[in-house]
Amino acid sequence: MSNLSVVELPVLNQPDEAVAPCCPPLNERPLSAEEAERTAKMFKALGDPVRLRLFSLVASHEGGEACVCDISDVGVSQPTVSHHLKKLKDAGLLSSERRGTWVYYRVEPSVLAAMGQLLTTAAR
Amino acid sequence: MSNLSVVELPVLNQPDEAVAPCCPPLNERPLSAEEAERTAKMFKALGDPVRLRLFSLVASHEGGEACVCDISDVGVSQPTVSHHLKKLKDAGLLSSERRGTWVYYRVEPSVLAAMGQLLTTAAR
DNA sequence: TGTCAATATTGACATCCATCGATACCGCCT
DNA sequence: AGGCGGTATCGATGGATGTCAATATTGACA
Repeated sequence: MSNLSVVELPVLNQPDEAVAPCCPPLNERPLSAEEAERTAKMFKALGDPVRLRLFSLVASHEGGEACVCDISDVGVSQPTVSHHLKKLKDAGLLSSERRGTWVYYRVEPSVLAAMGQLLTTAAR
Repeated sequence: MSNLSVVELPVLNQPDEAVAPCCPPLNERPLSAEEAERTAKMFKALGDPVRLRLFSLVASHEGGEACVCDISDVGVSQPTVSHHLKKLKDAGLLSSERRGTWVYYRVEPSVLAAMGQLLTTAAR
């Protein structure tokens, strides 16, 4: 075990079935059923207009972070906003943190980058 | 009706509100409701495991093109495969062409690239 | 401790959607 | 023309999902 710098684990640290190397580029080889299952979840999370707007609101907020109160004006009720934020979180695209009365959501850059590469690499 | 090659339309060329610049990067500014509506359709198209596999099968096939007969083995019935391919086509991610008995689907690289940039830019 | 504001959860409901079998359409071949 | 293989469409069905009102939870503050 020489100098394998054990590495600072990159932000997301679920032990197994984690997020970072979610899959090869879409044109490298056919996705297996399991890979497709995992990856489709992320795309599906962005596949709803309200969720996409919420995500964009968080991502475009300063510091890639926003309080729920800052982004709740998307034309649906408060429970619905909460429900969608939960789904984005479950998909691994957002993380949340409570600070006093407010809850802040922030984007998970590594996951996003992985999804992006899935597509841009496939686009050549 | 001579051989008036009426011009090879460059695949994506709609003057405005077309496909290519479907939206700003997700972190540049909040998406409008209409932008979100349009963009979510594409993500939703990739948000199903079977469709994602079909897409990957086409994308990873030589020339980014495949006959339906080449990619029909994803564990669902033939009508279901056809249905999913239609959805991918409607979302602008695939195009199709009949050649004799067979129908060939191919990836639409520009749309894919646009989606990729939506994400990779947002990931910084 | 009690109240209030912010967020999450629950339960109900309507709509959407993935799936299938049956069938129609389309080209090729004899 | 008729048959046949490949693909698309139709209609039905069960399950997933977006939405809301009502309610619970959480933390701040008087």
